[in-house]
Amino acid sequence: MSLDREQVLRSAAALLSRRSTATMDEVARAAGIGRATLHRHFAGRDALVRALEDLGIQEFETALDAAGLDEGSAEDGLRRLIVAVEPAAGLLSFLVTENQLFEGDEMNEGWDRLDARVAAFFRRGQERGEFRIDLTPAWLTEALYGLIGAGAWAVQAGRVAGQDFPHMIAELLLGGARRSVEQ
Amino acid sequence: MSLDREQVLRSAAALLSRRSTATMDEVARAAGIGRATLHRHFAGRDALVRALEDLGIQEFETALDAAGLDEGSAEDGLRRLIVAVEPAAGLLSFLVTENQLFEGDEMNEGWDRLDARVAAFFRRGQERGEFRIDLTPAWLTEALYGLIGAGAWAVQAGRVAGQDFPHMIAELLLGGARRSVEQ
DNA sequence: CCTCGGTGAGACATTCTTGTCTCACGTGAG
DNA sequence: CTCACGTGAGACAAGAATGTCTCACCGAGG
Repeated sequence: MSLDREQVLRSAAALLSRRSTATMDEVARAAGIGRATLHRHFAGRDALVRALEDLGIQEFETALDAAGLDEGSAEDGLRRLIVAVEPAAGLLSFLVTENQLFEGDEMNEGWDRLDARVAAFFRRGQERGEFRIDLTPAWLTEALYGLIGAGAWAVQAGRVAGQDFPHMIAELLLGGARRSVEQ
Repeated sequence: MSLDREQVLRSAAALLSRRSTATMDEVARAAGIGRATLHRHFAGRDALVRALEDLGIQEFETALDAAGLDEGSAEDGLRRLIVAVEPAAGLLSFLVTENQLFEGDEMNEGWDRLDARVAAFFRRGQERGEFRIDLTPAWLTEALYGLIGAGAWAVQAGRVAGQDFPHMIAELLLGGARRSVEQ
């Protein structure tokens, strides 16, 4: 019986998103396979994390494609992006914290590409007059990541309802906490 | 010569904020002391992290006190809080991710107290009509934490200038990315 | 029915980290 | 000066995780 690599990666992502220090043995059990089999398909923990990195990058890229950032207003594009990225939020926040360990040595270049796409989106929104220009695209990008991570954490901790995830993030990122005068 | 516990904790915080998996040996060397001495003062890695937790809670609490959240407008209070919490941002984001490991068992109750203070501040801001009411105080609290962590990370990664830290976070959290009509 | 490929279970060595201990050294107090 | 205390360095054992290997099993395909 051939092993379902995709399913193994998904269960590993689900486990490691919750407990980033989980053992290879725990990862294997979570996937319902033996540790030896896990090692046969992923040379080691590093290789597993790299595979998860590829998966996360791919999912984020898919979300970016699916969001159709350039259709309609930038605001609507951002809302679609947040909805599209929600399923991968846990994996992505795991990878972000894990990446700090790699400290420069052979970091996956996919992140740069994704960062560039997101930053370019914010820049276009600024050029079209939809986004304020006193916040740099780089910061808006990091803030989006931070809010996605905070949202995923808050949902998992039960502090907010899961169904509110897209609304919370989009509203805060777009409108902020201040009550507007026109409201 | 008596060991400067405070200085050891601060260098440990600086190191672990960058690399959360740093060894006890690395922590000791970063503090300029021997590993044996480190163990004499902190029974083990757990005890060290707990001590850092106490330090982080204390620093956050001090920042909350120093911010004088109830003086003047809620917006100004929030800006003062962000300025006051900036020096501890790295330590706090380390502790937040580290806390996910404790998974319920004997979590320091200090975090609940701090969360309650911050959430209460946002609630008061809502009641005074300064903050919008469609975002829950709990989410605004988590979002603040997330943005502080994202800001600390962005500054450390060199993506944004360190001096912009308070402005970036406060402006995004208060006003959001959308360009207001009156601007 | 037989064979082959992939798997699970477990043994094993290796490595890393931790925690403890000992011992020599240096400094400051008496 | 002398002594006691705290420290640094290093040795050491214990534990955990990793990576490799062997072996029995099972199911599919010939």
